[in-house]
Amino acid sequence: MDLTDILRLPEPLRNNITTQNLAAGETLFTQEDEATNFYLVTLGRIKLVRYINEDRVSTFEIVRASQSLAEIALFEDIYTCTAIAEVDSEVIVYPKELLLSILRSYPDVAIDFMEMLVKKIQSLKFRLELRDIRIAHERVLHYLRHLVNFPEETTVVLDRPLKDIANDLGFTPETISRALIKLETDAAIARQENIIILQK
Amino acid sequence: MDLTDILRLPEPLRNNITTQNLAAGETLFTQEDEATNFYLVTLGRIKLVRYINEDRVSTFEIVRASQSLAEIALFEDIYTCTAIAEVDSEVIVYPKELLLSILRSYPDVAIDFMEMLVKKIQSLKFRLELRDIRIAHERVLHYLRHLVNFPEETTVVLDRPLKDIANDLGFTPETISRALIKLETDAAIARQENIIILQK
DNA sequence: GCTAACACTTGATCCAAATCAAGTAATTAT
DNA sequence: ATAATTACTTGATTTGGATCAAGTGTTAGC
Repeated sequence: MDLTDILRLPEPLRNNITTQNLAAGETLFTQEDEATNFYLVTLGRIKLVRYINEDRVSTFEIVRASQSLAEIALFEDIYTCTAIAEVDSEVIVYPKELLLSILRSYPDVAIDFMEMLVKKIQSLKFRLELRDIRIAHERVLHYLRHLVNFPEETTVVLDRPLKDIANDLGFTPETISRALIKLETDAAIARQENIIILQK
Repeated sequence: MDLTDILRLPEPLRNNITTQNLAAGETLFTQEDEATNFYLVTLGRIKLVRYINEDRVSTFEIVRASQSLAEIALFEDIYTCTAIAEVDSEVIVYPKELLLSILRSYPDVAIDFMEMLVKKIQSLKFRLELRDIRIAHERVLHYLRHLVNFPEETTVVLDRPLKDIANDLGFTPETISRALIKLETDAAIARQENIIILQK
C-alpha cells in the first residue's frame, strides 16, 4: 500500500500541493463534508471512522505514513467517513482536480495509483475474512500470522495499543487479552512486552 | 461498480478479448493459480471465496453482471482467492498484459477503472462496518437500508436466497430468519415473499 | 405426479464474547 | 514527586448468536 511513487510527481504539478499538520485527536475532514482533497500521510496515523448512529462508531481503516486516504474524493462529492489523527500527524494535500489531471496525463502515476487501490482492496478483504473466524484466539492468530511479511519470519512487533487492535478485529480489549493468554498457554506464541513470537 | 465502460474498448484491442461460459458451480480460477487474466462478468454471478483452513470458507464478494473480478491479477503473480460461478455465468476474459497496456494508453478507461476500484473499496468498507453491528436485527436493518439506492425508496427485492445473505452478513440462516421476524414485529419492515418494505 | 433436495422457520440448548466490575502497572500531566 | 489518566488483566455474570434438531413449504429432477 506504499504510495511513495505518488510523491514522484511531475515537477510543474508538485508545486501545487501543500502539507497540513494535525495534532493528536484533530479532525482532517468529516463525514458529509464536501470532498475536495485526496491525502497522503507523511507522518503519524490517521483513523477513518463512520458514525452509524448516536452511540456507535465503526473504525474503517488506520492510515499510516506513506499511505493514502480519501480516494473516494476523486469520484464522489462528499466524504463518506470522518478522518481523525490518532497521534500528531502530517499529510500532503492533493486537490481533487489536480490529482485527476495528473492521473490522466501520467500513465505511470496512474498505474501506481491503481496498484495502491488494489492493495487496499486486498487488505479490506483480509479484514473481512478475519471477521468470519468466530473464535477469538483463532482470529487473533490468523491476524498475527498475516502481520508477518515473510513466512520465515516469526516476530511481530505490535506498534499500537492492544485495545486499538481489539477494535480492528471486532473484539473488546478483554477478549484480546484472554485470546493472547490462551495462545501463549497453548504454546502458539510467546510474548515479550509488545513483541509476539510465533511458534511454527 | 458498473464497468460497462471497459467494454467500450479501443477497436484494435477489443479483438483480443474472449468470452468464457461457466456452469453453475464451475470454478473460474483457484487460489494460488497463476494470475493471468482479469474478468468482467456479463451474465450470472461469480462468488469469490477463500479457504482459510480445511473446514472454513470465507466468501469475499459476490460479483454480478457488469462487475469485474481479479483486479489483483494486474499487480500480483497469483490469485488470492477462488472464483466459483453461483449460477450459469459468462465472463469476458482480459489478458493481464493487454489490460495494463490499455490502461496505460487510454486515460479515460484508466479513470473508469479507478472509479470501479474505489467503489469496490467503499463496498468492502460498508461490509466491514456492518460487522461492527453485533445485534442481528440491527445489522440486517442497516444492510437493508443500504440496499435502497435512493432515500425516498422503501422497497428492497432480495434476489438471492436468505442463506446466502446470511453468509454475507456473517450470520446463520436461523439468525437472519429470526432477525427479519423481529424487524417485522417491531414494525421496522414489512415482508411479502422476497420483497421487503422499509417503514420509515 | 412423485420424490428429493433445498429454503426457510421454530424451538431448545450451548457456548463464547460482551459486559460489568475491580485491580495493577505504566505512562503522562501537573 | 505525586496525581491522574490510560493500558492491560482478571473474575463473575449476562447475553445473544451458533448449533442441533425437527418440521413445513417450495422447487427441481426423474
